[in-house]
Amino acid sequence: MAHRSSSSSSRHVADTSLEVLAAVFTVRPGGTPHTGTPPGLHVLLWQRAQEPDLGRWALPGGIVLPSEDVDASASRQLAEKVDLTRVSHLEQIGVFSAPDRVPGVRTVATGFLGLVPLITQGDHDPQIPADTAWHPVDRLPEMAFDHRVITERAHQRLQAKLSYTNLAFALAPASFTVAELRRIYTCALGHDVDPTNLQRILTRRGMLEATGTTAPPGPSGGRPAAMYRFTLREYRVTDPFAAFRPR
Amino acid sequence: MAHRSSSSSSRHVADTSLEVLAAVFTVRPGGTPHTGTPPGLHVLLWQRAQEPDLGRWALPGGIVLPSEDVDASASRQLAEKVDLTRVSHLEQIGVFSAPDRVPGVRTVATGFLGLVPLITQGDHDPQIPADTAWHPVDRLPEMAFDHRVITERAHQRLQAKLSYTNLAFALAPASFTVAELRRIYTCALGHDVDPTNLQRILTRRGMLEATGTTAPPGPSGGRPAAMYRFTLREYRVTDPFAAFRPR
DNA sequence: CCAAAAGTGTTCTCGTTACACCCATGT
DNA sequence: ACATGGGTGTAACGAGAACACTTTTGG
Repeated sequence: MAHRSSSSSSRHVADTSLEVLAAVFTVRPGGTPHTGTPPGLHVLLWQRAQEPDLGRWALPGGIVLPSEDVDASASRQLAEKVDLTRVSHLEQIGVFSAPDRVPGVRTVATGFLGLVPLITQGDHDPQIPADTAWHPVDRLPEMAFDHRVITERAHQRLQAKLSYTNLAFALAPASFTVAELRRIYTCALGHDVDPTNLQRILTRRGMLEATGTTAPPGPSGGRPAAMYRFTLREYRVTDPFAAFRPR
Repeated sequence: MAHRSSSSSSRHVADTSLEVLAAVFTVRPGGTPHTGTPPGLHVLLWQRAQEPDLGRWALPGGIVLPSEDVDASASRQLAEKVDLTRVSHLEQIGVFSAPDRVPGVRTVATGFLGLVPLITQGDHDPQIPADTAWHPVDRLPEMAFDHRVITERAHQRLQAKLSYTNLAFALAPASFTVAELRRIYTCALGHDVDPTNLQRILTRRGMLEATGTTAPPGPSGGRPAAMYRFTLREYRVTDPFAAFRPR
């Protein structure tokens, strides 16, 4: 067994443990004044109560069990922090394996990108543990170990995939107006998006359909906005070819 | 240490080992008649000489050492199979962690996509070990464990990145004609590519520049082809926006 | 002078952007 | 009525695909 002989001495095994770490993003609605939550894209973090890196903020996750693969492990461990039915997308973003990335036993992490839909006023703000909070991605706190790098990589992946896949469904509620959808894209991408074209592009790609209902207008009047939904609520690549289409 | 307590009993540790596996691709030139090597995209595989999966073909790789991260490990282990200076690109494609993916000790693999430039008649066919061979990707042999899945994922990643990055540099020799470059794209993508537009697109993106020299024409005459090189021989995303450009 | 291969120029099409204009509702 | 926001139409632009045409070599 040539390619495995190097670790055959299973005593004094230089034990490595395998963990998963998930950067779970959501778009928070415009700042409710009293809470002071700023609008924009947020990440779920929990604050460490022990050394090392006491007080710093960490990504949710933990050790992979012998009976599960890393994807199942990420799902399971997120269930402790946030309602699993709300996690609408979860995907690997890479392995973080620098030998000294955490002190103590060598621990290799598989990073994940997770997405949770925008909370609309209809449903209740889902409960998260006391040591856990949503943080705006443009003002991340002091983070534990290499978790900041993992968070940034996940954010980059999200931005890239928003333009050529239907991944936005995972950040959007079941139904929404074009203005709400625009806010989701704007927050996640970090730059403005034209609502006119957004609707047309997504409609042409067959991603969007009208529900038939309308949302009530705001306090200052205005035409009521039509509600839309995504035709498909599972991940799909919608525009795979930047160049060199098959002929 | 809440999120790590589950593995704190470091005796009877359900030991997991971490391996790297690299799907290394190259484009082989048109079939030299006596060897019978078919043209197209090929993967480097070695044939197992022990159980389990004796006789099946496996991806090169091996166990990650405590002192190295997975990327360094993949580089190191490839050096045993193929000259490292020829491996022009190496990137993670994902974690393969099904509990039963290999018999025996639980082994989690990090899959890699590797690329080696096309062999031109100038340089000598680099030596590879006796149990190792290049296999065409469209006719893969019986493969060990889950290595076929890893190979296919790597191939998909290669195809996707060829259209919106400069990744082709890693498959191309130092200088080449547009016709040779077209063959590289055709083989890697699996569909035909118009040489006219290929040159213009890559030129407009600033990826291509003429060397000034020309290649001698073939035996049946014809205009001598100009030689080109890639302006940049390191990975870069050239066309990141499929839609929703910043304004 | 003809065949073969490489390179250039032109048109067509399609998707995205930008922006003006029309529509529906509350006050 | 009119202000306020939502939705539609249309022109401009850019990138890629398709294809005819010119250029340069060997026989």
